[in-house]
Amino acid sequence: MPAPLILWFRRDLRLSDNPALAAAAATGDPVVPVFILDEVSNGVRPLGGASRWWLHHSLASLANGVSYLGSPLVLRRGPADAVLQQLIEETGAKGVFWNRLYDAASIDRDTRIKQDLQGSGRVAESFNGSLLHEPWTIKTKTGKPYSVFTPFWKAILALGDPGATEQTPEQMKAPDNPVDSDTLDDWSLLPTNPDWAGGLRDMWKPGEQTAQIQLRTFHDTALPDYGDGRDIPGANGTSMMSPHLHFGEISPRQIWRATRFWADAKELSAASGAAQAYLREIGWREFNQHLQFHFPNLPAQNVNQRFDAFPWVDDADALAAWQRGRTGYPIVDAGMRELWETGWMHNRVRMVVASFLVKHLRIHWRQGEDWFWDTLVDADPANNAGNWQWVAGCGFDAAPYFRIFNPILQGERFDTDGRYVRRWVPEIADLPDKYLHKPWEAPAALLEEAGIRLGDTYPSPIVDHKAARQTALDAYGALKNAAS
DNA sequence: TTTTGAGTTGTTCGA
DNA sequence: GTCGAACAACTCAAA
Repeated sequence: MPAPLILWFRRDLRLSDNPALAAAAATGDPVVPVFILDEVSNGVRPLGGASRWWLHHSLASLANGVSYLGSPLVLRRGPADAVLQQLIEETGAKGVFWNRLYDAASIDRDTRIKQDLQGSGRVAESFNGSLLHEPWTIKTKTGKPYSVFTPFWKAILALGDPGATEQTPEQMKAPDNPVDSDTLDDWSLLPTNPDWAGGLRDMWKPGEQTAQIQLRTFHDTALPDYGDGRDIPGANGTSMMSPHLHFGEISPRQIWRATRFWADAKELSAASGAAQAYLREIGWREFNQHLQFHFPNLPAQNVNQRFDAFPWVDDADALAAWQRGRTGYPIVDAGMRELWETGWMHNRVRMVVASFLVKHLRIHWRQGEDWFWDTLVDADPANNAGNWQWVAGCGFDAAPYFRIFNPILQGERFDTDGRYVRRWVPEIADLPDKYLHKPWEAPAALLEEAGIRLGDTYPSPIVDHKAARQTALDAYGALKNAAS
């Protein structure tokens, strides 16, 4: 029997359109599919709690699919290079196939692994399984990476279809001898004592099949009205693809193809517009992934280094109030509680809560990024850091410093009927719409009627919007003047 | 090289 | 209630 190949799954937990899987299966050689829980290699950031929950279920789903193809999934834990070496010794494998990652720590590690493999006469092949295009192929006319989104996206659109998706192989040969595997339970990825994952279980079903179903559901329900609907947090107007994309349960090429196909079938210009608007959001993911490749320090360092001098406020109480959804601003609190409960937050509200942290509270964006990293099921190093830097004003193509979201107006504009706030902040649900987003302005009689005692049953605002806005403008303004 | 047009998501003020 | 201007220049990307 020929020597097997190792198929190394990372953040590509799917069978369809998986280039490394397709290539490994196509060799006709036996394949050892493996997932390595690597929390110890240099620079690897430990997974957040919500991500660990998702990973457990996504791996369970992947294991089913891989077994069905014919070769069971092997689970191992430890530094990836040593684990792979060990597996090669056990199985006599002639090489390793994988799909690429683009964060600095993964690139360092994978480059070293590839060199070691090739140095010892083995095969090491990597593929693009998570981007429309490889980051090094999208360049300006002068050969530099794009740092502004719109021209970046135009350049991608000019390339047309990002390419065919891979066929799912019908089978994968197993090695002669079974390979030892950890069990998922060995890894204790799920929370116990306490089990806080009830809200996640209610909302999500990780795995490739669900990702495909969810995409179709989105096409059939929310996409036609995406232009407006995606901004209403109380409605199901967004695609909910983010965690599936992060773990590679679906590829952006599949989303591109299916969305284009959907729009063509409709033969309506409105459908085409909606499809373009949605793919543009996929474009922002692509943009952040490319930026992370070109600027490895994105997660740690201000892109605009003038911000290194910004007088961030160190306030543990304010940070905790923000984290727990007790700021006294209903739209902010609703978002933070949705995040805590479900591991996800509506995009519109992410902007509001992020702006509130870095501008109203002037707390460093990295403290917000840390919290999101731990609580989001879609936590992604590139998207998370890129978007936080964008809100803070120090990132690529960033929001101007004077753009400060008004949490009252945002609530009134995008949660007009109060459905979102009433769901997540039930203690003020009986307030009429008029005061729902600013309970402190409600007449005393109304508050009493609604069973609300501000500062007791629901917090008073921890900062005054107008004053906090002015302080932020002054601080950002000073930064500009000091540096120029 | 110089010039030119353009740039995710907002808020406030005053007419 | 609605509308336009100001916010602040600055940098990018392409011609």
